[in-house]
Amino acid sequence: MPELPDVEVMKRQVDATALGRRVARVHVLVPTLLKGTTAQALGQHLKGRSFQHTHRHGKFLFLHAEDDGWLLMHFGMSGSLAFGTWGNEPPDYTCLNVAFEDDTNLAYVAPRKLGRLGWTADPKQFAEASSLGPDAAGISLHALRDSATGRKGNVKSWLMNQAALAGIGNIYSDEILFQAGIHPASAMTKIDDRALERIHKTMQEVIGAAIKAKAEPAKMPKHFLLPNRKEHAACPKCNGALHRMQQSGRTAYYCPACQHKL
DNA sequence: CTCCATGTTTAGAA
DNA sequence: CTTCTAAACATGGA
Repeated sequence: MPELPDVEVMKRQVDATALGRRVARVHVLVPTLLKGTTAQALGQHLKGRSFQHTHRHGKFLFLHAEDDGWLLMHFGMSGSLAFGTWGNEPPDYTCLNVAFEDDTNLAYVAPRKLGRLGWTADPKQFAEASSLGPDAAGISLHALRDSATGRKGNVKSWLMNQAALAGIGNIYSDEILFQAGIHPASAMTKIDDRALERIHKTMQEVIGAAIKAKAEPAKMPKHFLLPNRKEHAACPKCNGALHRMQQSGRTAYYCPACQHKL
């Protein structure tokens, strides 16, 4: 789930639910997810404060505690957020539960505990220290060109490299390249300006449509690869057979008829 | 039981 | 220094 569109949907979920409520208790159920902080420190920062606003950079979500710093979350492979009223029984696989004074809760849920929770004084500073590239949503063509310049290797690994471009992972790099008609194994040295413009345009379209669909595959546009991303499925554009290949340690899906190697 | 999975980090090789 | 690969991390689901 959690690539840029998924995290953006969760950000909006937080904006619509958890903001402005005073924190009563903080319960860390899986301390191994804490990086650079402790359950005690987190509790001290949050208790008695409320979240004022949120910020997203790539796959990271930041929640600003009033007159203090930011709670940061990374969702790994399986993380998500839940908001609700559940007393002392948070949802299954809850790793962090923030209970508000009005008995509502915000829970960070992750069945496969590969995510990360932390604290930072400033998201910008954190992004820099973590070598995060520019956020993929709304990036200018100029900035995207800067990101691509001098890159070696194939186009898919460039898109997934968080230091080059923050927010795109395996699923959405496949989707962007599918919509752009570019084969995932194309060498970066072959990506000319026309191809880059096409990637830029489709990247914004894909991100926008995915967010609009609440990042739910079933609600994605008909011509999206994402819901058909499995072996022996038919290409949603030409109805031919989709192929899969191992690339950069991940499984890439693509249509050999619609996507051309540059 | 085996294999696979949306992510990142790390070690070692090229 | 850059890039690539495999493995590790944790654990559910097919």
